[in-house]
Amino acid sequence: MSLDLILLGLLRSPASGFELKATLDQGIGHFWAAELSQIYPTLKRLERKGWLRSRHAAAKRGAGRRVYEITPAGHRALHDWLTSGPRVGDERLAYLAQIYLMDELGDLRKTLAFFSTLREAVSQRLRELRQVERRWAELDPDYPDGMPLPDFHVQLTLRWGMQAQVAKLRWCDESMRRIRARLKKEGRK
Amino acid sequence: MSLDLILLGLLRSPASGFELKATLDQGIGHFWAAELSQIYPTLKRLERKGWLRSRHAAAKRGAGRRVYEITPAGHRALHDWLTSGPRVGDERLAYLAQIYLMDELGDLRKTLAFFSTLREAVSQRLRELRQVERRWAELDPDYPDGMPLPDFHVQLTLRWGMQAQVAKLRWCDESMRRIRARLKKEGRK
DNA sequence: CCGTTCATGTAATCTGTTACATGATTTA
DNA sequence: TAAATCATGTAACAGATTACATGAACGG
Repeated sequence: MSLDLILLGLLRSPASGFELKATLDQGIGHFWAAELSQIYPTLKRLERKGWLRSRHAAAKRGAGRRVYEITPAGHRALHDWLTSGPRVGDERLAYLAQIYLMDELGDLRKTLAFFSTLREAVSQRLRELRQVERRWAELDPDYPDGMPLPDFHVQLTLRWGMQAQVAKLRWCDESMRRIRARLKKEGRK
Repeated sequence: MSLDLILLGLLRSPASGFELKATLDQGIGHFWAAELSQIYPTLKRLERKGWLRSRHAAAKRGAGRRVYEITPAGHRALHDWLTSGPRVGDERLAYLAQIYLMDELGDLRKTLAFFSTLREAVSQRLRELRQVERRWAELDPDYPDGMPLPDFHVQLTLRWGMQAQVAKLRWCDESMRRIRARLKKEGRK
């Protein structure tokens, strides 16, 4: 369901499935990814539903493209979704499940190694997000509070991206410190 | 795939599908939920695969239960998963997608209302987690650093739960402050 | 006897991934 | 002429939700 609405939302101006995939990958893809093989059938379904309408167009290269645009009914559906309140409570985080079950290994050094890898991945992601912000700040002298409205909403999610990584880093560090303390105590016994 | 391994991990002692669902809901369900209608077929598949074995047992009430226990092959699979490093990068957060696209509404007061609802949900969740921690601390005088190993791993994920909610609250507050500032500026124009 | 709890499942549907198939155009 | 880019799709499978169906036993 969400992908339907996301595609609708990305169609501020007409675009093809291929272009939508690129747009998705750039920003929104960090919290809702989708493959082309899912996007194409979804667009067709949305057209049958009357939320989109399509026409053929010439491609920059290669064969023709199918360009979609949103219909009034599509606008209404998108509007309803956006005003229906936040969809919370269905986060799936496999790595937390792994930690939850990790006493199975009975070896805190393995837990420590796990956190160390996790920390590196989080840290990498934070660097990427900071670079996005830097590029943005260079292009717009009014960054962050004089930005135009559309960018402002996107920037709110970028801020969350960064703050979430910082919080994860802190948690990793705290956890690793506590694991090391336990290992030391075990060693003394 | 993850649910397979999670069920395996929860089977530290033999249990039925119904019991596994209850265990899941208690702790791990916050980051990986599953319905009974998914659990039952999954258990059957895992038995065919040789990772589990089952036997009939009497139920406390009602008809008989099917009780599962993990096999050596199952243990190896679980072990491999836990030592294969963190599975990161596939978080799906619909509410972030909603915010990302919310300039569609062209009305910051609606964005503000959205954040306000989100903040309330996050705050509620934080209260729940703090209560879990309080109960835990009351039961175990050695909480949090003298806890037995199995509980320690679970507690690491509880800590993340709380810290994540705190970070979200901060982000909500920062966002709401910035939205209000923009609204004031708009009003002056 | 009625509601709740314990207990197991199937069927239909939806959502998402991986692998495969195709082909034109541009650039090196 | 080979690789990269633009472009669209299908098929098979895996993962997950919702709805439906069944039934015993216990507490009030």
